[in-house]
Amino acid sequence: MFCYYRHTDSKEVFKMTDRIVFHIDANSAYLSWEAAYRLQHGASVDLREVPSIVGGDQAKRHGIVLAKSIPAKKFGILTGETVHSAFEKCPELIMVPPCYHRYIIASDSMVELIRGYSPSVQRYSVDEVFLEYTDKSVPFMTAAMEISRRIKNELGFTVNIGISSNKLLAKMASDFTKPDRIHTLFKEEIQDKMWPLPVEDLFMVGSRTKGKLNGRGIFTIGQLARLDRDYICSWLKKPGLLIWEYANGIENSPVISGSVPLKSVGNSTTLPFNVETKDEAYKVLLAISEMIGLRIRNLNMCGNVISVALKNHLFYSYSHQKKLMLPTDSTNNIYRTSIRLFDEMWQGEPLRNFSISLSQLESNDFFQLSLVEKYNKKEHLLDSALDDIRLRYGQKSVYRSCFLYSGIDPVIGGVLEEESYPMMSGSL
DNA sequence: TCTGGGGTCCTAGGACCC
DNA sequence: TCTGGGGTCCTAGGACCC
Repeated sequence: MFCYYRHTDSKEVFKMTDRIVFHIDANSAYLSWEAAYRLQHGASVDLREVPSIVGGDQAKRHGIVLAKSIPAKKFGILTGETVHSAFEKCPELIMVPPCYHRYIIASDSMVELIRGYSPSVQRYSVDEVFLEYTDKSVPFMTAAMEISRRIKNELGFTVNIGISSNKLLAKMASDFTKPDRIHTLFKEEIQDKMWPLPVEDLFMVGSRTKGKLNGRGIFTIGQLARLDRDYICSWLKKPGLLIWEYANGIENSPVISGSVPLKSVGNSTTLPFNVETKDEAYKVLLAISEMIGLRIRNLNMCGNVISVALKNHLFYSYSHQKKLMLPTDSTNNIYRTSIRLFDEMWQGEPLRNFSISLSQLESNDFFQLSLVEKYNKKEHLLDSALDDIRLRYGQKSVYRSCFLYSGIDPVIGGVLEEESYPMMSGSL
């Protein structure tokens, strides 16, 4: 037993030989938040009670399902499938477009409430939070029930809470039956609660790894757990060792309450049509460069490596990257490098997706003082002036004339607010 | 009426240096 | 003529997560 209650006289005491970690996961977050918001603003239907999805984009029935209600799930609708296919399964489906700004607000409120229960709280993603439970005066289950109840009453949506002695097991536990449930998954429960699950339910086993494992007769987490350690290491290398340890409940990363440094900034777009000319492709790359430039300057950072990735009309993807001589935060520099990389790899086939990313980031404090002043003062002044206008009056308040009548947005991509919270990584 | 957009981390091969 | 080995950087691609 790693954790138990003992009744002595009238007092309930619990003794721990291990950590207590909570994983708190908002149930179908985007959809719940959308539903809660709409109810608070006078809507008569609760989206959670009818077949509904969050997804698509401006073009009506284009894009994918980002979140689904439980009634929608009953029609066999899956997260990530095309909106088109979802409507085939359920023609009366209600679809609402995503509103990320709203979700950040909901997410912030959830994190704020949870912070009241521990000094050590990690926002793992927009809808997931880890909490290291250290309060010896209140049993963890009492605290979990209170958090769950308060989020429901005060914020208007439900969560699943997983409880264990490490982050991995807590996360696996929160994924058991939903919604509005609290589950434990302590070490001694692994065999009963986790090992019978299909191997793809394990964190970090995606479709490719599932295929490889199934190909060798491994279908459950338990089967993976019982493999020989050296065998899985030599077969699937480091990721293999990782999932083998996860299958055995081995994981000991800390709950990180601070922010972790951003490693890269990127934007991408999938167009609803094929891009067939270099001229059009350049415009898309410029529009993306504008957004990355704006974001990186807004962060007071600059980056050393620019990479461009393309997907052709068959959705086959490939990429090229370039390490720069000097770090940059200039829109023009990002754009010029991007089109050079584009020219290197484009064979003339129709394209559907464009993505640019800036990585090997560093603070631009030193850079700004020492280099940019001499190097590209004019460009820098222009960028700053445009940033001010766009941040104040909106992204499309000012744009380059080449976009007029082009059918291409002058600035592509999102994520301007709230760059500050850490992104999750595969190793938890 | 086909396919989002934001990230992180790992690997393998080649170049280059000592 | 024989043909070392380690370390680091750069690049392309792949896998995974929400």
